[in-house]
Amino acid sequence: MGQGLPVTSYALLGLLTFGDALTGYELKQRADATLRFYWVSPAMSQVYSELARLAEHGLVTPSGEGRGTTYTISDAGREALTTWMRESAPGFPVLKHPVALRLLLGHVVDRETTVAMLRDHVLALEKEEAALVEVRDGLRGHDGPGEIFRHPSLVADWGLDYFENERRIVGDLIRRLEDEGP
Amino acid sequence: MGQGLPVTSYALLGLLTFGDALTGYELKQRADATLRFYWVSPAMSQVYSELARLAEHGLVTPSGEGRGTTYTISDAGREALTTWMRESAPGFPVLKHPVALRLLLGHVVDRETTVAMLRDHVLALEKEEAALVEVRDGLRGHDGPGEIFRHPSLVADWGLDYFENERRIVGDLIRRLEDEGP
DNA sequence: TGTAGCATGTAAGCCGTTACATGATTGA
DNA sequence: TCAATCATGTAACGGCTTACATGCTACA
Repeated sequence: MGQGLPVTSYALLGLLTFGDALTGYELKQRADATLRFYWVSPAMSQVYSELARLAEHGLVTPSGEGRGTTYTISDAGREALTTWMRESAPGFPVLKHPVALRLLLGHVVDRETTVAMLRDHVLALEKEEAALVEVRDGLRGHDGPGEIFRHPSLVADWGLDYFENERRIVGDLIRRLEDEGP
Repeated sequence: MGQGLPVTSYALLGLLTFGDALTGYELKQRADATLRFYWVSPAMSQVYSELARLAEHGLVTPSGEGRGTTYTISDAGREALTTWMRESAPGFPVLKHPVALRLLLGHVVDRETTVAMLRDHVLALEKEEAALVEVRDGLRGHDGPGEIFRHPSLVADWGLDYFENERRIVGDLIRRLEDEGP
Protein backbone atom coordinates (compact mmCIF):
# COMPACT_ATOMS: atom_id res chain seq x y z
CA MET A 1 0.00 0.00 0.00
CA GLY A 2 1.51 3.25 -1.24
CA GLN A 3 1.62 4.80 2.22
CA GLY A 4 -0.33 2.51 4.48
CA LEU A 5 -3.40 4.70 4.19
CA PRO A 6 -6.75 2.96 3.89
CA VAL A 7 -8.42 2.89 0.49
CA THR A 8 -11.10 5.32 1.62
CA SER A 9 -8.42 7.97 2.19
CA TYR A 10 -7.27 7.64 -1.40
CA ALA A 11 -10.85 7.63 -2.58
CA LEU A 12 -11.53 10.95 -0.85
CA LEU A 13 -8.21 12.31 -2.04
CA GLY A 14 -9.18 11.26 -5.54
CA LEU A 15 -12.41 13.24 -5.34
CA LEU A 16 -10.24 16.34 -5.02
CA THR A 17 -8.56 15.75 -8.39
CA PHE A 18 -11.42 17.22 -10.39
CA GLY A 19 -10.17 20.74 -10.21
CA ASP A 20 -11.89 22.43 -7.29
CA ALA A 21 -11.45 23.25 -3.61
CA LEU A 22 -14.02 21.68 -1.31
CA THR A 23 -15.07 21.94 2.30
CA GLY A 24 -15.51 18.73 4.25
CA TYR A 25 -19.22 19.14 3.87
CA GLU A 26 -19.01 19.45 0.12
CA LEU A 27 -16.63 16.52 -0.11
CA LYS A 28 -19.16 14.42 1.74
CA GLN A 29 -21.81 15.45 -0.77
CA ARG A 30 -19.59 14.50 -3.67
CA ALA A 31 -18.92 11.14 -2.06
CA ASP A 32 -22.65 10.61 -1.59
CA ALA A 33 -23.28 11.47 -5.22
CA THR A 34 -20.69 9.22 -6.80
CA LEU A 35 -18.50 7.18 -4.50
CA ARG A 36 -21.38 5.53 -2.73
CA PHE A 37 -22.23 3.49 -5.82
CA TYR A 38 -18.83 1.77 -6.01
CA TRP A 39 -17.26 2.21 -2.67
CA VAL A 40 -18.86 3.60 0.46
CA SER A 41 -20.49 6.69 1.81
CA PRO A 42 -18.20 7.63 4.65
CA ALA A 43 -19.84 9.24 7.65
CA MET A 44 -19.51 13.00 8.03
CA SER A 45 -17.25 12.52 11.00
CA GLN A 46 -14.98 10.27 9.02
CA VAL A 47 -14.67 12.77 6.20
CA TYR A 48 -13.37 15.34 8.65
CA SER A 49 -10.97 12.97 10.34
CA GLU A 50 -9.70 11.74 6.98
CA LEU A 51 -9.15 15.30 5.81
CA ALA A 52 -7.23 16.00 9.01
CA ARG A 53 -5.05 12.97 8.44
CA LEU A 54 -4.47 13.81 4.78
CA ALA A 55 -3.46 17.32 5.82
CA GLU A 56 -1.05 15.91 8.41
CA HIS A 57 0.59 13.88 5.67
CA GLY A 58 0.75 16.94 3.46
CA LEU A 59 -1.46 15.38 0.80
CA VAL A 60 -4.09 18.10 0.94
CA THR A 61 -3.74 21.83 1.55
CA PRO A 62 -6.32 23.58 3.72
CA SER A 63 -7.25 27.15 2.83
CA GLY A 64 -8.64 29.38 5.55
CA GLU A 65 -9.23 28.73 9.22
CA GLY A 66 -12.22 27.38 11.10
CA ARG A 67 -15.57 27.55 9.41
CA GLY A 68 -15.51 27.37 5.63
CA THR A 69 -12.06 25.83 5.32
CA THR A 70 -11.59 24.36 1.88
CA TYR A 71 -9.15 21.67 0.83
CA THR A 72 -7.23 21.17 -2.38
CA ILE A 73 -4.99 18.28 -3.30
CA SER A 74 -1.29 19.10 -3.05
CA ASP A 75 1.48 18.06 -5.43
CA ALA A 76 2.53 15.46 -2.89
CA GLY A 77 -1.06 14.28 -2.75
CA ARG A 78 -1.26 13.92 -6.49
CA GLU A 79 1.97 11.98 -6.49
CA ALA A 80 0.87 9.71 -3.64
CA LEU A 81 -2.37 9.01 -5.46
CA THR A 82 -0.65 8.21 -8.73
CA THR A 83 1.83 5.93 -7.01
CA TRP A 84 -0.95 4.15 -5.21
CA MET A 85 -2.85 3.63 -8.45
CA ARG A 86 0.20 2.34 -10.27
CA GLU A 87 2.05 0.28 -7.67
CA SER A 88 -0.67 -1.38 -5.67
CA ALA A 89 -3.13 -4.02 -6.78
CA PRO A 90 -6.81 -3.10 -6.57
CA GLY A 91 -7.97 -6.44 -5.16
CA PHE A 92 -11.22 -8.17 -5.96
CA PRO A 93 -14.56 -6.44 -5.25
CA VAL A 94 -16.34 -7.27 -2.03
CA LEU A 95 -20.09 -7.43 -2.24
CA LYS A 96 -22.23 -7.26 0.86
CA HIS A 97 -25.54 -8.33 -0.53
CA PRO A 98 -28.15 -8.87 2.20
CA VAL A 99 -30.79 -9.79 -0.36
CA ALA A 100 -28.70 -12.59 -1.84
CA LEU A 101 -27.82 -13.73 1.66
CA ARG A 102 -31.48 -13.99 2.61
CA LEU A 103 -32.37 -15.71 -0.62
CA LEU A 104 -29.70 -18.28 0.20
CA LEU A 105 -31.60 -19.00 3.41
CA GLY A 106 -34.99 -18.99 1.73
CA HIS A 107 -35.84 -22.45 3.05
CA VAL A 108 -36.37 -21.10 6.58
CA VAL A 109 -39.24 -18.80 5.60
CA ASP A 110 -42.25 -19.19 3.34
CA ARG A 111 -42.06 -18.43 -0.33
CA GLU A 112 -44.19 -15.30 -0.10
CA THR A 113 -41.71 -13.68 2.26
CA THR A 114 -38.85 -14.34 -0.14
CA VAL A 115 -40.76 -13.18 -3.19
CA ALA A 116 -41.86 -10.00 -1.41
CA MET A 117 -38.27 -9.28 -0.47
CA LEU A 118 -37.16 -9.71 -4.06
CA ARG A 119 -39.91 -7.42 -5.29
CA ASP A 120 -38.84 -4.76 -2.80
CA HIS A 121 -35.32 -5.16 -4.02
CA VAL A 122 -36.39 -4.48 -7.60
CA LEU A 123 -38.07 -1.27 -6.43
CA ALA A 124 -34.94 -0.25 -4.55
CA LEU A 125 -32.87 -0.96 -7.64
CA GLU A 126 -35.08 1.29 -9.70
CA LYS A 127 -34.64 4.11 -7.22
CA GLU A 128 -30.89 3.74 -7.11
CA GLU A 129 -30.76 3.54 -10.87
CA ALA A 130 -32.74 6.77 -11.17
CA ALA A 131 -30.30 8.47 -8.81
CA LEU A 132 -27.37 7.25 -10.88
CA VAL A 133 -29.03 8.41 -14.09
CA GLU A 134 -29.13 11.89 -12.62
CA VAL A 135 -25.47 11.72 -11.72
CA ARG A 136 -24.64 10.55 -15.20
CA ASP A 137 -26.71 13.32 -16.78
CA GLY A 138 -24.80 15.84 -14.68
CA LEU A 139 -21.59 14.75 -16.40
CA ARG A 140 -22.81 15.38 -19.93
CA GLY A 141 -20.90 17.94 -21.88
CA HIS A 142 -17.60 17.08 -20.17
CA ASP A 143 -17.53 13.33 -20.71
CA GLY A 144 -15.81 13.00 -24.05
CA PRO A 145 -12.37 11.42 -24.53
CA GLY A 146 -9.76 13.57 -22.78
CA GLU A 147 -12.34 15.57 -20.86
CA ILE A 148 -12.43 15.77 -17.10
CA PHE A 149 -15.51 13.64 -16.51
CA ARG A 150 -14.58 10.96 -19.03
CA HIS A 151 -13.78 8.31 -16.48
CA PRO A 152 -16.61 9.11 -14.09
CA SER A 153 -18.99 8.74 -17.00
CA LEU A 154 -17.53 5.33 -17.90
CA VAL A 155 -18.03 4.21 -14.32
CA ALA A 156 -21.57 5.56 -14.31
CA ASP A 157 -22.35 3.59 -17.46
CA TRP A 158 -20.91 0.54 -15.78
CA GLY A 159 -23.12 1.08 -12.77
CA LEU A 160 -26.23 1.61 -14.87
CA ASP A 161 -25.56 -1.59 -16.77
CA TYR A 162 -25.10 -3.39 -13.48
CA PHE A 163 -28.42 -2.13 -12.12
CA GLU A 164 -30.22 -3.01 -15.29
CA ASN A 165 -28.81 -6.50 -15.29
CA GLU A 166 -29.60 -7.06 -11.64
CA ARG A 167 -33.19 -5.99 -12.19
CA ARG A 168 -33.48 -8.54 -14.95
CA ILE A 169 -31.94 -11.37 -12.95
CA VAL A 170 -34.07 -10.71 -9.90
CA GLY A 171 -37.14 -10.63 -12.11
CA ASP A 172 -36.17 -14.04 -13.47
CA LEU A 173 -35.65 -15.38 -9.95
CA ILE A 174 -39.09 -14.19 -8.89
CA ARG A 175 -40.61 -15.98 -11.85
CA ARG A 176 -38.71 -19.16 -11.12
CA LEU A 177 -39.91 -19.13 -7.52
CA GLU A 178 -43.49 -18.47 -8.52
CA ASP A 179 -43.52 -21.20 -11.14
CA GLU A 180 -42.84 -23.77 -8.45
CA GLY A 181 -45.76 -25.70 -7.04
CA PRO A 182 -47.33 -24.50 -3.78
CA MET B 1 -32.46 -6.01 14.12
CA GLY B 2 -34.10 -9.12 15.54
CA GLN B 3 -31.72 -9.32 18.48
CA GLY B 4 -29.12 -6.70 17.90
CA LEU B 5 -26.74 -9.26 16.48
CA PRO B 6 -24.68 -8.25 13.44
CA VAL B 7 -25.70 -9.67 10.09
CA THR B 8 -22.63 -11.89 9.94
CA SER B 9 -23.87 -13.72 13.03
CA TYR B 10 -27.13 -14.55 11.31
CA ALA B 11 -25.26 -15.50 8.18
CA LEU B 12 -23.17 -18.03 10.06
CA LEU B 13 -26.20 -19.23 11.96
CA GLY B 14 -27.94 -19.67 8.63
CA LEU B 15 -25.15 -21.89 7.36
CA LEU B 16 -26.10 -24.32 10.12
CA THR B 17 -29.64 -24.76 8.78
CA PHE B 18 -28.64 -27.24 6.11
CA GLY B 19 -28.94 -30.22 8.36
CA ASP B 20 -25.51 -30.98 9.74
CA ALA B 21 -23.30 -30.35 12.76
CA LEU B 22 -20.11 -28.45 12.03
CA THR B 23 -16.90 -27.55 13.80
CA GLY B 24 -15.76 -23.96 13.64
CA TYR B 25 -13.21 -25.00 11.11
CA GLU B 26 -15.80 -26.61 8.87
CA LEU B 27 -18.11 -23.65 9.22
CA LYS B 28 -15.32 -21.40 8.02
CA GLN B 29 -14.88 -23.63 4.98
CA ARG B 30 -18.55 -23.49 4.20
CA ALA B 31 -18.46 -19.72 4.48
CA ASP B 32 -15.48 -19.60 2.15
CA ALA B 33 -17.29 -21.79 -0.35
CA THR B 34 -20.55 -19.90 -0.51
CA LEU B 35 -20.94 -16.89 1.72
CA ARG B 36 -17.88 -15.12 0.40
CA PHE B 37 -19.57 -14.49 -2.95
CA TYR B 38 -22.45 -12.47 -1.48
CA TRP B 39 -21.35 -11.45 1.94
CA VAL B 40 -17.91 -11.84 3.47
CA SER B 41 -15.39 -14.45 4.40
CA PRO B 42 -15.06 -13.96 8.12
CA ALA B 43 -11.64 -14.63 9.58
CA MET B 44 -11.13 -17.91 11.42
CA SER B 45 -10.88 -16.05 14.69
CA GLN B 46 -14.19 -14.37 14.07
CA VAL B 47 -15.93 -17.63 13.31
CA TYR B 48 -14.90 -18.94 16.73
CA SER B 49 -15.91 -15.79 18.56
CA GLU B 50 -19.25 -15.67 16.73
CA LEU B 51 -19.91 -19.29 17.60
CA ALA B 52 -19.12 -18.52 21.24
CA ARG B 53 -21.54 -15.61 21.19
CA LEU B 54 -24.27 -17.62 19.46
CA ALA B 55 -23.82 -20.35 22.08
CA GLU B 56 -24.10 -17.76 24.87
CA HIS B 57 -27.40 -16.62 23.38
CA GLY B 58 -28.54 -20.22 23.17
CA LEU B 59 -28.88 -20.06 19.38
CA VAL B 60 -26.46 -22.90 18.73
CA THR B 61 -25.80 -26.07 20.72
CA PRO B 62 -22.22 -27.27 21.09
CA SER B 63 -21.61 -31.02 21.18
CA GLY B 64 -18.49 -32.29 22.87
CA GLU B 65 -15.72 -30.45 24.65
CA GLY B 66 -12.46 -28.99 23.45
CA ARG B 67 -11.07 -30.25 20.20
CA GLY B 68 -13.64 -31.42 17.67
CA THR B 69 -16.59 -29.61 19.19
CA THR B 70 -19.43 -29.42 16.68
CA TYR B 71 -22.29 -26.96 16.62
CA THR B 72 -25.90 -27.38 15.60
CA ILE B 73 -28.55 -24.71 15.39
CA SER B 74 -31.02 -24.84 18.31
CA ASP B 75 -34.79 -24.34 18.16
CA ALA B 76 -34.26 -20.88 19.59
CA GLY B 77 -31.68 -20.27 16.90
CA ARG B 78 -34.04 -21.32 14.15
CA GLU B 79 -36.70 -19.06 15.57
CA ALA B 80 -34.34 -16.10 15.91
CA LEU B 81 -33.24 -16.59 12.33
CA THR B 82 -36.78 -16.77 11.00
CA THR B 83 -37.80 -13.70 12.96
CA TRP B 84 -34.81 -11.81 11.66
CA MET B 85 -35.62 -12.79 8.08
CA ARG B 86 -39.25 -11.81 8.41
CA GLU B 87 -39.21 -8.72 10.59
CA SER B 88 -36.12 -6.84 9.54
CA ALA B 89 -35.41 -5.16 6.23
CA PRO B 90 -32.42 -6.45 4.28
CA GLY B 91 -31.11 -3.07 3.24
CA PHE B 92 -29.47 -2.23 -0.05
CA PRO B 93 -26.29 -4.03 -1.14
CA VAL B 94 -22.98 -2.35 -0.49
CA LEU B 95 -20.35 -2.80 -3.14
CA LYS B 96 -16.69 -2.16 -2.43
CA HIS B 97 -15.32 -2.14 -5.91
CA PRO B 98 -11.68 -1.04 -6.02
CA VAL B 99 -11.53 -1.50 -9.79
CA ALA B 100 -14.46 0.84 -10.40
CA LEU B 101 -12.98 3.29 -7.92
CA ARG B 102 -9.69 3.35 -9.78
CA LEU B 103 -11.39 3.63 -13.14
CA LEU B 104 -13.20 6.68 -11.77
CA LEU B 105 -9.79 8.23 -11.15
CA GLY B 106 -8.38 7.13 -14.49
CA HIS B 107 -7.38 10.66 -15.42
CA VAL B 108 -4.48 10.64 -12.95
CA VAL B 109 -2.65 7.76 -14.66
CA ASP B 110 -1.97 6.86 -18.26
CA ARG B 111 -4.42 4.85 -20.28
CA GLU B 112 -2.24 1.74 -20.40
CA THR B 113 -2.29 1.47 -16.63
CA THR B 114 -6.07 1.62 -16.57
CA VAL B 115 -6.50 -0.84 -19.42
CA ALA B 116 -4.05 -3.27 -17.82
CA MET B 117 -5.98 -3.07 -14.57
CA LEU B 118 -9.24 -3.82 -16.38
CA ARG B 119 -7.68 -6.78 -18.16
CA ASP B 120 -6.45 -8.16 -14.87
CA HIS B 121 -9.92 -7.75 -13.49
CA VAL B 122 -11.37 -9.82 -16.31
CA LEU B 123 -8.91 -12.60 -15.48
CA ALA B 124 -9.83 -12.41 -11.80
CA LEU B 125 -13.51 -12.58 -12.74
CA GLU B 126 -12.90 -15.71 -14.75
CA LYS B 127 -11.19 -17.34 -11.79
CA GLU B 128 -13.96 -16.43 -9.39
CA GLU B 129 -16.54 -17.58 -11.86
CA ALA B 130 -14.81 -20.94 -12.19
CA ALA B 131 -14.84 -21.31 -8.40
CA LEU B 132 -18.54 -20.51 -8.30
CA VAL B 133 -19.25 -22.99 -11.09
CA GLU B 134 -17.71 -25.68 -8.92
CA VAL B 135 -19.85 -24.65 -5.99
CA ARG B 136 -22.91 -24.74 -8.17
CA ASP B 137 -22.04 -28.15 -9.56
CA GLY B 138 -21.73 -29.44 -6.02
CA LEU B 139 -25.37 -28.58 -5.42
CA ARG B 140 -26.69 -30.62 -8.34
CA GLY B 141 -29.02 -33.42 -7.45
CA HIS B 142 -30.48 -31.54 -4.46
CA ASP B 143 -31.40 -28.28 -6.13
CA GLY B 144 -34.93 -28.95 -7.34
CA PRO B 145 -38.01 -27.15 -5.98
CA GLY B 146 -38.49 -28.11 -2.34
CA GLU B 147 -35.05 -29.65 -2.02
CA ILE B 148 -32.47 -28.49 0.48
CA PHE B 149 -30.10 -26.74 -1.93
CA ARG B 150 -32.83 -25.06 -3.94
CA HIS B 151 -32.12 -21.56 -2.70
CA PRO B 152 -28.35 -21.85 -2.68
CA SER B 153 -28.56 -22.90 -6.31
CA LEU B 154 -30.71 -19.88 -7.17
CA VAL B 155 -28.14 -17.62 -5.55
CA ALA B 156 -25.32 -19.38 -7.37
CA ASP B 157 -27.11 -18.81 -10.68
CA TRP B 158 -27.49 -15.17 -9.74
CA GLY B 159 -23.79 -14.91 -8.99
CA LEU B 160 -22.81 -16.60 -12.24
CA ASP B 161 -25.01 -14.25 -14.20
CA TYR B 162 -23.43 -11.32 -12.38
CA PHE B 163 -19.91 -12.48 -13.21
CA GLU B 164 -20.79 -13.08 -16.81
CA ASN B 165 -22.34 -9.66 -17.15
CA GLU B 166 -19.43 -7.93 -15.46
CA ARG B 167 -16.99 -9.63 -17.79
CA ARG B 168 -18.96 -8.33 -20.72
CA ILE B 169 -19.17 -4.77 -19.40
CA VAL B 170 -15.51 -4.58 -18.57
CA GLY B 171 -14.67 -5.90 -22.01
CA ASP B 172 -16.77 -3.11 -23.51
CA LEU B 173 -15.04 -0.53 -21.33
CA ILE B 174 -11.61 -1.74 -22.45
CA ARG B 175 -12.70 -1.40 -26.06
CA ARG B 176 -14.07 2.09 -25.47
CA LEU B 177 -10.82 3.19 -23.88
CA GLU B 178 -8.74 1.73 -26.66
CA ASP B 179 -10.82 3.28 -29.38
CA GLU B 180 -9.93 6.73 -28.09
CA GLY B 181 -7.14 8.60 -29.79
CA PRO B 182 -3.66 8.48 -28.25
C1' DT C 1 -38.91 33.79 14.25
C1' DG C 2 -38.00 29.48 13.47
C1' DT C 3 -36.53 25.69 10.72
C1' DA C 4 -33.74 23.59 7.21
C1' DG C 5 -29.41 23.28 5.54
C1' DC C 6 -24.40 24.48 6.15
C1' DA C 7 -20.42 23.38 8.79
C1' DT C 8 -17.31 21.02 12.16
C1' DG C 9 -15.99 18.29 15.21
C1' DT C 10 -15.47 14.65 19.86
C1' DA C 11 -16.25 10.22 22.13
C1' DA C 12 -17.62 5.62 22.54
C1' DG C 13 -17.98 1.42 20.73
C1' DC C 14 -18.55 -2.49 17.56
C1' DC C 15 -17.01 -5.24 13.61
C1' DG C 16 -13.54 -7.44 11.65
C1' DT C 17 -8.61 -8.23 10.49
C1' DT C 18 -3.79 -9.44 11.35
C1' DA C 19 -0.48 -11.34 14.12
C1' DC C 20 0.61 -14.50 17.37
C1' DA C 21 0.40 -18.89 19.94
C1' DT C 22 -0.52 -23.75 20.48
C1' DG C 23 -1.16 -28.42 19.64
C1' DA C 24 -3.23 -32.84 17.35
C1' DT C 25 -3.74 -35.76 13.24
C1' DT C 26 -2.73 -37.56 8.76
C1' DG C 27 -0.09 -38.98 5.04
C1' DA C 28 4.29 -38.81 2.18
C1' DT D 1 9.85 -37.82 10.57
C1' DC D 2 8.41 -33.87 8.57
C1' DA D 3 4.98 -31.10 6.39
C1' DA D 4 0.35 -30.07 5.58
C1' DT D 5 -3.95 -29.78 7.33
C1' DC D 6 -7.11 -29.83 11.16
C1' DA D 7 -8.41 -27.29 15.11
C1' DT D 8 -8.90 -23.46 18.53
C1' DG D 9 -8.20 -19.67 20.41
C1' DT D 10 -6.03 -14.55 22.47
C1' DA D 11 -4.52 -9.76 21.85
C1' DA D 12 -3.94 -5.62 19.56
C1' DC D 13 -5.51 -2.58 16.49
C1' DG D 14 -7.77 -0.10 12.63
C1' DG D 15 -11.84 1.44 10.23
C1' DC D 16 -16.07 3.08 10.43
C1' DT D 17 -20.56 4.14 12.56
C1' DT D 18 -23.65 6.25 15.93
C1' DA D 19 -24.57 9.42 19.19
C1' DC D 20 -23.70 13.66 20.91
C1' DA D 21 -22.52 18.67 20.86
C1' DT D 22 -22.16 23.19 18.78
C1' DG D 23 -23.11 27.13 16.14
C1' DC D 24 -23.82 29.83 11.78
C1' DT D 25 -26.65 31.24 7.59
C1' DA D 26 -30.45 31.64 4.55
C1' DC D 27 -35.05 31.87 3.83
C1' DA D 28 -40.06 31.31 4.44
